[in-house]
Formats: sequence, C-alpha cells, structure tokens
Amino acid sequence: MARPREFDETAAVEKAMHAFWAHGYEATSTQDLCEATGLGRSSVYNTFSSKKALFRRSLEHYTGTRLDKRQAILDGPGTAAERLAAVLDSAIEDDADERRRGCLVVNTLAELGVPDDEVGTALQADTDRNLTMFAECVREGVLDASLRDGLDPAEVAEFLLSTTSGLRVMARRGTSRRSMHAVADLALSAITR
Amino acid sequence: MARPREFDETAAVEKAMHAFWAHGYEATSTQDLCEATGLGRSSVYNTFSSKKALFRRSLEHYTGTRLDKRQAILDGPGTAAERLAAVLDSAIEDDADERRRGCLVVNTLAELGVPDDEVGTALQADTDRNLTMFAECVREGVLDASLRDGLDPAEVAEFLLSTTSGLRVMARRGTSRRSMHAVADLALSAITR
DNA sequence: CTGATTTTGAACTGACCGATACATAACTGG
DNA sequence: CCAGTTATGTATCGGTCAGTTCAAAATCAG
Repeated sequence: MARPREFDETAAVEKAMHAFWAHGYEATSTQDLCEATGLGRSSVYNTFSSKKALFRRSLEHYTGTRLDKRQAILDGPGTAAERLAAVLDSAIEDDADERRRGCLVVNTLAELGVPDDEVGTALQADTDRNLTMFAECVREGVLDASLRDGLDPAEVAEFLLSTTSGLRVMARRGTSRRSMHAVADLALSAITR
Repeated sequence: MARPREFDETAAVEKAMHAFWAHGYEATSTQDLCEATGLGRSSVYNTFSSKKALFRRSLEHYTGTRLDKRQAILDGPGTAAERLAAVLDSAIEDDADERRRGCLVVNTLAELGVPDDEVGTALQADTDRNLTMFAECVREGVLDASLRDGLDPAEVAEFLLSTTSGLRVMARRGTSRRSMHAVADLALSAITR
C-alpha cells in the first residue's frame, strides 16, 4: 500500500488525554499535544484532523475506560449498597497528584459546558450511561434490601452522579481523602438501611 | 488632581465577571473584556494591570456577593435544617440560561485547579468561609434538634459544600430543576431527623 | 526497479494573544 | 491660564495560536 504509521494511534490518544486532563482544553496548545504525543504537527493533523477532534477522541477514551471500570465494580460481588460504596471509593483517588487533576468529564463540563458539537454529545452520552448504571444498581439494592424501600432509581442515580461530581470538585480543591470518605459515607447513609 | 475616570470600577468588574463566568478564564480574551466592560485597552490595563488581576477581582466580586447572600440565608429565620434547605434551594437557579453557566468558583476550580497565586488564595478563602458557615449552622442544628445527634460539623460542612458543588455541575450538564431538587432533598435527608 | 500512495518533518500562514508606547484629552491646584 | 497629573484612544509590539503547504522519506504492488 503505502508508508506505514510510526506510532500507535490509541497510545497517542491516551497521551493527548493526559495533556488535556492536566491543563484543560483551552490551555493545551497544539504544540503541547505534539510534545505530549511525540508526534509531528503533520502526523497529528493527518491523523486527528483538528484539536477539537483530538479532544473528542481523548474524552471518549477517558469516558470509555472509566465507565468500564465503574461497570465492573457494579457487576462485582456484594450487596448493591456495598457496590455503590465501592464506586464512591474508587472516585477518591489514592495518588495525591492524580486527585488534584479531578475528573476530565467534570473539568470539561465546567470549562466548556455542553457544547453543541460532538464533544457535547460525548458528555451527554457519558451522563446517560452513568445514570443508567446507577439506576439499575439502585433497583437491585431495593430488591436485595441493602437500600431503603421506596427509593426512586432515577432520582437516586442523579444523586449518586451529583455526589461523585462533588467529590471530584473537592479533589480539585485539594480536600483530604479523609474528608472525602466522610462525605461519601454521609451520602450513602441517605439511601442505605 | 487629574483627569477623572469616565466609568465605575465596580460596574466594570461586574461586567468582566459575567464575561469570565460565561466563557471561562482562558477562552475570555482581553478584547472580549474590553467589549464587555465598554472600556478601551488602556483603561483596562491602567486600572487592573493584567488579565489575571482583573480575573482575580472578578472572582472576589463573585465570591463576596455570593457568600453574603448565603450568610444572609443562614442568619435568617427557621430551624438550621430549614436554613440549609434554603441554601441548597438557592443553588438551584431559576433562570435556565444562568443555570447553564453553573458556578464561577466551581468552573474556575475545574479549569485552573487551585493555582499558586492570588487566584488560588481567593478560591481557598471562599472554600474556608463556606466550610465555616456550614459548620456553624450544623452546630446550631444539633442544638435546635432539627439535625441528627452526633454529626461532626466539619464533616457535614464538607458534605454540604460537596453537595452544592455537585448541584452546580449538574446545572452545567443541563439537568432539570426537578432532578436537582430531588438531589438536594436526598442530601438533606442524610442529616435531618 | 518503478510508480502509486501515504507519512513525516520543517517551514510557513494569517489571525489573534496579552501587553505596551505614546500622543492627546480632560481635569485640578496654583 | 498654566503646570502637573491622570485617563483615554490608537497604533503597535513580539509571541503564540490553530492549521496548511510541500517536498522528502518510506512503504508496497507490479
């Protein structure tokens, strides 16, 4: 055919993702992206078309891996309440530097809102999947009696998503893990028996 | 003395604040700030020194007015639980367009983190004042028996600040007021009797 | 080896960035 | 009315922005 790529596309997306995650969309220049990925400008534009498009790819890579991890926890062992506690726990990062970066989705929502383009679509899709996963687990929790009776799955899903978002903002503030755990415990106490 | 200002400084800060609030720090250019305030470049730089300094002024204007409003609610009538409910309510903006902008503090935290400059200092000060106000109200709530016994005021303050931050992120997502109210009610149910 | 196809690197594009220089305008104390 | 001082408007600064151009390099089918 023709000259083959000298780099792995997914690896490049992942490196770009970390650059965007660390500095935000606007503050990450195309030059930064070249240095982060190790690619030349031509390769970046030839492969990803534009900064916005590369950001969308980065965002989707982030949401994809993150949602899979969350799904794995929710599909794991234990009562629904225990699994939800594990999800909140996983949102409380161990590494201090990573914690300071917060969540790429929350950071993007705050910086860009939900723009009227593919980035907005990706953000909306992430929200929807999170709400669906949480709501399903809440239904299971009512059945296995680890959660209270009469809870509205959709409402509690919003509550849990709001709680994880709040935790990520706390992380950005530099709040200690201890305080974040206390917050997670209080939130769970609202829905557990 | 000399030639007098042709504009009101506080009014200019407020207009700049709205520009930063709507588009974020990085995406708001000095040109945007000139147009938003109605000032020429010279006047902007003569008065505020730099974009960063004007942002700091804008942020402090935002936090000042917002904290005063919150303090007024917490100093108002009703049980502590009722006053906390009123604070959460006030974080659920009525106007749909304003709601979409979220909170300038949360947006800034997400975009810039807590930078090692006066902006970071202002963000930290806002966090501290919020936590102090909430903790004090929680202490009152334990005394007036509208909140549960044995609550740790500092922990609950973090929980409430996390909840308001989460609500602001939901607002950025475009979540309905109805869902936001459901979230606020669930959060309160964790600490009320 | 050749020709078609694609990637790559380097130089470059016009536009815009935050910030400044400076002449002129507007004011006040003397 | 003038000297001193500050505010303003215009033009401009060097630098960086996202994105493009284009020739050289690398590959493979024939």
